[in-house]
Amino acid sequence: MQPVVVPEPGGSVRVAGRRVTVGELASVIASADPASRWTWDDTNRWYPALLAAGVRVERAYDLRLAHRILRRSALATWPEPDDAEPGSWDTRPPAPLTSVRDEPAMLFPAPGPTDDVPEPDPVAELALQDAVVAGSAAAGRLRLLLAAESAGALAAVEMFHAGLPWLADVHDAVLTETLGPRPRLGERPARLEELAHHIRAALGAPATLNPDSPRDLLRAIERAGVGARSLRKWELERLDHPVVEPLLEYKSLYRLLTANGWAWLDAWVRDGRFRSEYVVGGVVTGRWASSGGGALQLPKSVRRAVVADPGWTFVVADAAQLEPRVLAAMAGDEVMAAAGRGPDGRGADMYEGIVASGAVPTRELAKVGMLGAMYGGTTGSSGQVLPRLAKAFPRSLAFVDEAARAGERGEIVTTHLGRSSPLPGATWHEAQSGAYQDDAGDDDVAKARSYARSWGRFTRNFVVQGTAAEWALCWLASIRRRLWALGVSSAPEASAGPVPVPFAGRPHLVFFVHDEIVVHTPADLADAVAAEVQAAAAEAGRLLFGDFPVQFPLSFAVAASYADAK
DNA sequence: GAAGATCGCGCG
DNA sequence: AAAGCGCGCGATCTTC
Repeated sequence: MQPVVVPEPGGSVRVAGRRVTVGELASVIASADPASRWTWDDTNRWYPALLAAGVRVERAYDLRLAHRILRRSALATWPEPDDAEPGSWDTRPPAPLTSVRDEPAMLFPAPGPTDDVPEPDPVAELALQDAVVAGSAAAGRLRLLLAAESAGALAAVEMFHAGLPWLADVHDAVLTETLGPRPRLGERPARLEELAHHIRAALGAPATLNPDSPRDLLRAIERAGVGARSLRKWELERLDHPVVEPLLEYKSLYRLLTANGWAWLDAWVRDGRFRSEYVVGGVVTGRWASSGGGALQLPKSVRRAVVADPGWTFVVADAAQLEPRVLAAMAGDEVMAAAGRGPDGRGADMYEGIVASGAVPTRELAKVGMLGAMYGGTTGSSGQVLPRLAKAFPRSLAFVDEAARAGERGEIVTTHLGRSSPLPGATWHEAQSGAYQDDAGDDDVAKARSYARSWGRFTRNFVVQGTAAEWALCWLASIRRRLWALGVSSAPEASAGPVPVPFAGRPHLVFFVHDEIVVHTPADLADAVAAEVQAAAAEAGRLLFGDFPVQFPLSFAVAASYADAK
């Protein structure tokens, strides 16, 4: 059953043959067949209110997200030409989730469209999308991708709803230990003030030198003859000058203060939870982005503050060497896949496996070599081992090279399940045609070449990063379903804590970063959770690559604090 | 003074 | 302009 949620003027909703208020939608869904696939324009628009009412949706179909994929996929033919005027399915952004900065979440926000934009018809859009998918030679892959993307949208809203458990006092202790006590507004923390003195002394600079001003600092560094012409860490590190050590420490602490200091804590943590909005498909490759609080860049130093509720714990899992494994599978490279299985066939460290195959002498070289192959590296040790990798694993290396050449020609590339890359923009094409003008000089040719290579590195990486994101989506979707099936913990304290319905007493996802997940679970269910997460990885591998003998081993940790997970 | 560009660094 | 991908964010600096 695939009911469509159709918004109507005046704020009511037509769904499953009934006309109801938005407030009644939760009870309609709660009493419907749990296998229903609820189809709507935007998961962010409808799902928060359902969760607030305690109603979880098992399956959904997000027309906006699906549209964005289908419209560009090389595996599908969209009826309108590529250069047709973008409609509201292309341009309307997802509804913002209520952030902690804003007013408290309303139980049933009126999810009306902006007044001047007409409401697009979800029934017609669904029919169109179904026809486009059915007409594709790769309909199965596309259906999987659209289902996974939609399941991801559900998981993203659920993670926002549950929040990441966060102890503000632990965070504050971390800050106080490294920076000194919280200073008054506009003042520098004690430790930074101390380092600022050292920096000025080492440069022979006056007390007016402000190390927070890159321009002034660079000028002072030039005057002191340090020998750096930028303030980048990698450049400072190689210099021998007394300013280097205090400056590097200053920059590191300053970063902690500005990115994840007390102001961050005030803005983003409320009632023991960090809530960040995930932006599903927010990255061109299909990876998720985030908005608010920098959730995908949580520095290791503050992860101590991520602490499970009493009686609960975290199961943390990440996919080991996900991208090279995905590459091996997409390329049909049995030799590289075997390197990832190890001698006992049970998921070795893939880089060790590459060493064992005799291709390169050390794990470090295997790693930088594979990264170079997937990113388009040409220099240094990465560039040096590439020929040996190409000889040992010709299929995988040829696969990424072909993706790079397509990009250099200005063509589209496509992931395993059918997400296609964008075309290069006007500047790129101008640079290319510039090289063929009659008056083109060496620099025009060099510029065109440089642009072409750069786009080639993008498309080379796109196929790998994008397919890895598809594996991760399938993994996440499977975990989400399996966790729900585990049911409610019988431990009394599990249901008493701050975890909101519908997840009270139940293991649930609280964090996701590209190839890593964190499940917050009643402690008695941790082993069962780990087993399901493991099974989900195997399921994701089968969904994408069928019987191809590639393995996706996970590294696991069960810990009450995220900081103890690695 | 708002808006946009640039730098630099955190994460994968 | 760090060899080599993808992001978000804050601070400073620049422009209108």
